[in-house]
Parts: sequence; C-alpha cells; structure tokens
Amino acid sequence: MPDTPLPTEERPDTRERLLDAAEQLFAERGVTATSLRAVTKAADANLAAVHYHFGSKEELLSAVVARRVRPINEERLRLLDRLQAGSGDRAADLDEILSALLLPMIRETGRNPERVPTFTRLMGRVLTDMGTGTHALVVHHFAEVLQRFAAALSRALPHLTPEEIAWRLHFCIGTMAFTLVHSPHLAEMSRGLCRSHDADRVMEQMIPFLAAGFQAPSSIDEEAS
Amino acid sequence: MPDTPLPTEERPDTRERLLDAAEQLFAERGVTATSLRAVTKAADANLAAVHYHFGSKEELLSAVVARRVRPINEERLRLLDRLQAGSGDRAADLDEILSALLLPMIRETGRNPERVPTFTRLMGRVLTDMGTGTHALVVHHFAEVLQRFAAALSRALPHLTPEEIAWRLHFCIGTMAFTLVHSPHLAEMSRGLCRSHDADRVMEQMIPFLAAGFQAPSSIDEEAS
DNA sequence: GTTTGAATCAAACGAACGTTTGAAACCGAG
DNA sequence: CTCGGTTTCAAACGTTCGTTTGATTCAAAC
Repeated sequence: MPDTPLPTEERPDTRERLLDAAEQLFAERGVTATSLRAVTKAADANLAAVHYHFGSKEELLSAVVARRVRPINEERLRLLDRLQAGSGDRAADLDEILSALLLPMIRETGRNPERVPTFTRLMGRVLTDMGTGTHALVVHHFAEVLQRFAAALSRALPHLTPEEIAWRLHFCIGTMAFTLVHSPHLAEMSRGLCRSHDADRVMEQMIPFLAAGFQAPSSIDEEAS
Repeated sequence: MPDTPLPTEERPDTRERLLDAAEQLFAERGVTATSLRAVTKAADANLAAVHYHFGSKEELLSAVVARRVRPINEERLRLLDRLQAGSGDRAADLDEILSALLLPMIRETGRNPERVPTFTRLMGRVLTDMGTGTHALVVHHFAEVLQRFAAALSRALPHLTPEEIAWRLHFCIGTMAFTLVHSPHLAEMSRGLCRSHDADRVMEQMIPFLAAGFQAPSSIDEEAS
C-alpha cells in the first residue's frame, strides 16, 4: 500500500500515545467526562492498555500531570533561584517573581503553536476540578513551589502580612487557572477583544494586573489612615 | 408514632427539595460526578421526579443556577444603577463597581451561616466546568451583566483600551470563581492563613487586590515611557 | 361517588462506565 | 527453533448512569 505512512518511521510507545491522548481529551472535555474508551481509541491502543501501563484512570491522570508539571516546577524554582541570587540582599523584583511563577506554565501554550493549548487547559481543569481525588494530587505537586514563592513574595512585599501574601498568591493562581481553562472561550465571551492564542500577549496583560494587585496597600495600612 | 416530625408543618415542594439537594450535591462533588439517584435520594424523592419536574439532568442544573443567579444579577445591576445615578456625570468609583459585581455573589455565602457555602461553590464550578453544555448556560445568564460592568469600568478607567478592560474583567471573574470553588480548601492549602468562612473577610482581601490590578497602568502608557 | 389531571412510585430499559481476564502475538536470548 | 517475559488483544465482568414506562395515589371538581 503506497499510503502506508513511512513504515520505517517509528511512532511513539503505546504508553506515550496514551499520555498524549489522555492529555488532549482530559483538557478538552474534563477528566470525569472523558472515558478510557475514548482515550484508548484516540491513542489507537487497546482498552486494557491503560490498566496495563498505569493501573487505573486516576494513576493515568497523575502520570499525565506529572509528566508536564515536573519540568515546569523545576523551571519555576530555577528562575526564582536565579532571581534571588542576582539580587543579592535586595528582595527580588515583584514582576520578575510573578513572571517566574506564571510564565513557565503559560509558555506550555506555545509548544504546539498550531493547535489550541492542551496541557495548560488540563492544568486549569485540575486546579479547579479538585475535590475528588485531584486535590491531593495538586497539593502534592505544588506545595513546595507555593511555599517558595510565598516566601519570596513576602520578602519583596514586607509590609504585607503572611495572611495577605497567602490570599493574593491564591488570587494570582486563580487568575491563571481561569485564564488557562477558558482561553478558547475568552475571545467569544469578550466579543473578540481577548485573543489568547499568544502566550506573550496573555502575560503582557496578566503580569501588570497581578503585580499591581500585589502592590495594593495592606489592609492594616488602610485602617491606620 | 411520637417521633413523627410535626405532621402539620409542611415541608417544601418536591420540586424545591430537588433544587436544594441538587444545588448542594452539584456544589460538593461537581455536576458530572453527581448522579440523579444521589440527588433524588437526598431530596427524599423518587428517581423519576427529576424528569417529571425538569425533563433532564441538564435542565435541572439550569434551574438550579437560574434560581440563584437571577436575583444576584438583578442586585448587581441595581447596585450599579445606583452608583451611576449617584455619581452624576462623574464616573463611578472603582472599588464600588467591583463591590457591586462581586459582593452580591459572595454574600450568598452568608445565607446559611452554619454550613459551608453551597451555591457559591456551585457557581465557581459552573464557571470553570464549562465546555460541555454549561458554557452556553453561563453566557446566557451573564452576558448582560458582563457588558454593563465592562462599560462602567471603561468609564471609570478611561485610559484603558477595551481589550484591557475585557482582560482585567476576566481576571477579576477568574479570581472570584477560583476563590469560591476552593474556599473550603484555601485554609488547608495556605497552612491556615486564609480563613474564608466570612464573606466580608474575603471581600476585604479581594477588593483592594482587584482594584489595584484594574488601576495598573495601561500597556500603552508603559510602552510610551 | 365519580371523574379528572397532577403527582408519585417501583421497576425496568439500554447504554456506557472502569476494570478484569485469559489467551494470542510479539521478540530478543539461549 | 524454543523458550520466557513483555505487550497487545477481544471479550466479558459487574456496576452505575440517565431515561422511560405504566400502574398507583391523591386531592379537588363535578
């Protein structure tokens, strides 16, 4: 058959194809709304392959997340380390801290430039779906990063109480998660004003907004005035 | 039987009990993860009652949302009208615009003070679950409110482009949605720093953050400097 | 008392789900 | 070729899902 696609060119492992397909479908439809039959069909694999390679649907999700989150969090901490090393005793710049937190994740959008971002939407879904079993997964993957960035932000904004740092960090993550999940719908909901295909464009809008939010006066200061 | 609970005291309609139970369970576990059997059991109603009163699970969800969203959006617009009427020709105050947008929804938390907020979490879920059929539902219920508030914000912050207004309004909604969904988990994730049981406390942290974010300089200004 | 329409009920429907099984297919090592 | 372990496969498991059905209950209208 002449149209057989390059028999010498190897296609990825079944395991890898399952991760790719699951990532795509979980992101598009949500985790619970995606059946393993849909995943294995998209991966051109047998239904039982999921349980052979991963053990269960939940462990498949965990593997999908871990595959992408690990390098992202490593880069986050690497960027933060570089910031703190470069700034000596001075606290690192707020914009750069936020950029170190947000950019490594949003940049995933640009990996497959031609198609709508998949993993970023999945992360947004995981960040908002939690409550079932995903909650523990997220805590496990992000606890260290959150702690490091909370400390860095606390040094950069010493007038804020730890409670305020925690609140604003969560607001920050919420903004990112919501934006990631709805990037395909943002254009429609804003009547074409928000074009979220470009990661740099999103960052351009998001960083100043969040940085200004972080720099808002502490509620303690306001009460004292 | 002496323990028969007050036979003269009428309990709500089956229809109402279904709405209550669905609201609670949808909020706790998510929509797709909640079965109609669980809803009807919690409502002490027959399984077929859902289809008799609403027609389908999706229409039940729509009814649950509509029951709460209608008065909330009415109050939002009422507060906005009052702001714009009181400020005459001057643009309304930013903090008050944001408060008019956020407070009516977050206040729902306080309706049943003793129990964890239910509807607010459901709204957060609907705002993040969309992609299936919920998307159209949300657009239908919120299009007018979003448009009105975008116009008000544009008047209060005339230096921002319509695109920037749209982006920041979405960031604002994302912050609210994420906070609402995770209010039960926020305390744990922040190691006890965020106590989100009190709506006023949440607003106290959220309004300054978002107001400062909205007041961030336009990217146009920054490029010009 | 009879009728009528709304409301509730137990029971079942077919479909889809996550998971398990046991046998076939594959493939490098002996 | 034969063997042993890994991987794939078709088929079925038991469960749960949203939905439907047809009989039954009930309260007001006649």
